[in-house]
Amino acid sequence: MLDERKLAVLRAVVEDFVNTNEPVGSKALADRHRLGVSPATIRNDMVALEEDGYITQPHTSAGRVPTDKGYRLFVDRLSSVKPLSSAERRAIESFLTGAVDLDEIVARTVRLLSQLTRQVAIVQYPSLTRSSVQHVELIPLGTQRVMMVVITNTGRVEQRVIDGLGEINETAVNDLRGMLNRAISGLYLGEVPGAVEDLPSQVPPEHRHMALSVLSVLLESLVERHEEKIVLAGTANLAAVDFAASLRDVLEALEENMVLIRLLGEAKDPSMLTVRIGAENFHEGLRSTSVVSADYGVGNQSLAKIGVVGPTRMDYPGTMGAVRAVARYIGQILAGQ
Amino acid sequence: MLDERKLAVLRAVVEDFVNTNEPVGSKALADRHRLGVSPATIRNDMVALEEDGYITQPHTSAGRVPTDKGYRLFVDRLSSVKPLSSAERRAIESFLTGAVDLDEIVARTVRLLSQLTRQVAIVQYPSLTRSSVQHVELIPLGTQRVMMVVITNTGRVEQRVIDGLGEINETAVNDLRGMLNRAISGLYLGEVPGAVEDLPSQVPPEHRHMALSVLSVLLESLVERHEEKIVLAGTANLAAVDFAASLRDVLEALEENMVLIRLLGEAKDPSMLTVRIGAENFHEGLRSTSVVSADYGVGNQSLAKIGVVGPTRMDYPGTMGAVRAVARYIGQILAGQ
DNA sequence: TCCTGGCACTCCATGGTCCTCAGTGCTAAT
DNA sequence: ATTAGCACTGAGGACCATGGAGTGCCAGGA
Repeated sequence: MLDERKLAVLRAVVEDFVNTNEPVGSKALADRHRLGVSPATIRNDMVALEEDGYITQPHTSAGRVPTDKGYRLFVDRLSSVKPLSSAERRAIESFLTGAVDLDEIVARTVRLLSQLTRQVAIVQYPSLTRSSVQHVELIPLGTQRVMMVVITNTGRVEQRVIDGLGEINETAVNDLRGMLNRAISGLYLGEVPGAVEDLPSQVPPEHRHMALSVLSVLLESLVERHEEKIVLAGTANLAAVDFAASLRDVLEALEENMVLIRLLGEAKDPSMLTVRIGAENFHEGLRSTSVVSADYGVGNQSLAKIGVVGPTRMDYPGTMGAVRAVARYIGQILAGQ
Repeated sequence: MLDERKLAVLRAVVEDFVNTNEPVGSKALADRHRLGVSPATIRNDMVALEEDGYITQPHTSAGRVPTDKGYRLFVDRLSSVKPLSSAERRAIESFLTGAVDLDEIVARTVRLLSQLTRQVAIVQYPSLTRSSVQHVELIPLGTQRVMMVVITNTGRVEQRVIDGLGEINETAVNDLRGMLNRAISGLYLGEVPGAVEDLPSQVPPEHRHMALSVLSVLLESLVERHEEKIVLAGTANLAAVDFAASLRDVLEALEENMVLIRLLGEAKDPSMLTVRIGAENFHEGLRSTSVVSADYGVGNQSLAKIGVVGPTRMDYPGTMGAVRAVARYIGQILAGQ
């Protein structure tokens, strides 16, 4: 049904349309690409491609435009990830070296990715649930409150002030800190609830109230409410695009953290590039955008995701190359820390 | 030169233009506002206002549009800050209560402000330089590294990993922590450098290297590199506006943290509402936007600023009311913490 | 059987013309 | 000083003609 030449035509249509943003006709194709056949033949192929739903006409007597299905086929079978130029690779290195802490790594990464792709970049902080506890610190603040600081092996630091403990006994705090660290340091956050279950019973009754308060905040902040921090950059790049849906809808969607999390979260294949095209995205406002995302992590442990949001009419090979490269570099940097 | 009636005409022009986004003519003015004179008289006044540069015509035979100078006069003399409706006030309360930490307060505030004004909201974290040290914590991480956590009275927490200390001696860390807290807790960050000057000499020589490393990181992260954290929300509201400058330029400017900081920083009058209109903004891309900003703080100590960015054609009284109200509420919440 | 040149057809985009209408400036009268 | 009246202006919308890119189809050729 879809012989080699038809696929070549589809590829040419996608490439030309991405370049020019104008419906592409049979003549233009025959001129620009060495397909070795006449426009008439191309027209016949186009009819077949249109019948199968890979391309469409905005109106009679106009050229063809790829559909979501067409882009999908292009991404799956007709293109390969484009490796970065050496200039781009140097840009990555100079951009990411010299970051002093996780916040800065993430901030720089997201800017880098948006500049490389000229689109909107999204970077997720290393997931809490896939991190392990490195240290728990309890810091008395005055005589009534305690600040809890949890440091993970991925560099994330979560802090929370705990209130309503009554008068604080410093040695009790020290004891609790010691017990907590012995119980949970080194564990994955998902294992924490089980590990602290019988901790209260080991605390002398007069301090059990404090221990319970601290534990409940710990569990709440780390496990139940495992908020995923997300940063994005490059929204200005959207202004250049003219969306089928209104720009406002896209911007609104991008401001919803939950939407972004799901957007990245729906990757099918762990540790691989994922591309979601147009209506494949669950969100109304993102029907005319595509999302390219990838896992990053240390070794083969995936920590979180990064991604790029742009118009369905995007340079998939280039974008995929940039996302993959940045994901690898960020993994290296985290490993080196 | 500018008698009462001319001012009334200017006010009416501004109000109508803000509402309709269309040049306003003498007849429409006479109809909608009870100026008590005929369109012809209004026309004469308009000529005078135009000669003085308060309004302008997009082209002959069109209505008038306020200039930056016109908006300026309107803000300074012809309008008053509009108090919030009770519904809005309730919205603020329900929005801001229940925030557990500073991050959440700031995140909620910026969303709230953007929703109230339907524009882009900017919120600055409480400035480090105007905060005081509540506690410094040193946490050994493994045997080679120490994490330093600085907690300020405004709820900001800065953390940094310190490397290259060689083998760590736990009691030495404890001693240093004690000395540090005795030396600087309670001080404003600006006073920290002076207060730690002669600290190294009090440390036993074998641990002096560690002390120096810790101090240098402390000074660098808090004082020299006093980065101002800024958050913004509501960029989607820009999509509804048609800017003279391109939307892209505006979005780009808003992604530059340094620009935002200057934008808020240029307030003339502390603890008051500041309005910068159009070309009064230093930044090219923001020539067709206005910025309404205000200080917030606890008591009469100003901690940082919040603001709103929108088209010069904005509802100044309403926006100013919202900014002022939110600034006050955030001050109360911080005071209550 | 597949490809190609030729041809009639279809619409969009472009640009010109005309007309309407909101709004102006000016003048003369109150 | 204010107003009614009036001629004038220019943007924007409706209308129409035209050019051209692109199509579908068919008949002839490899």
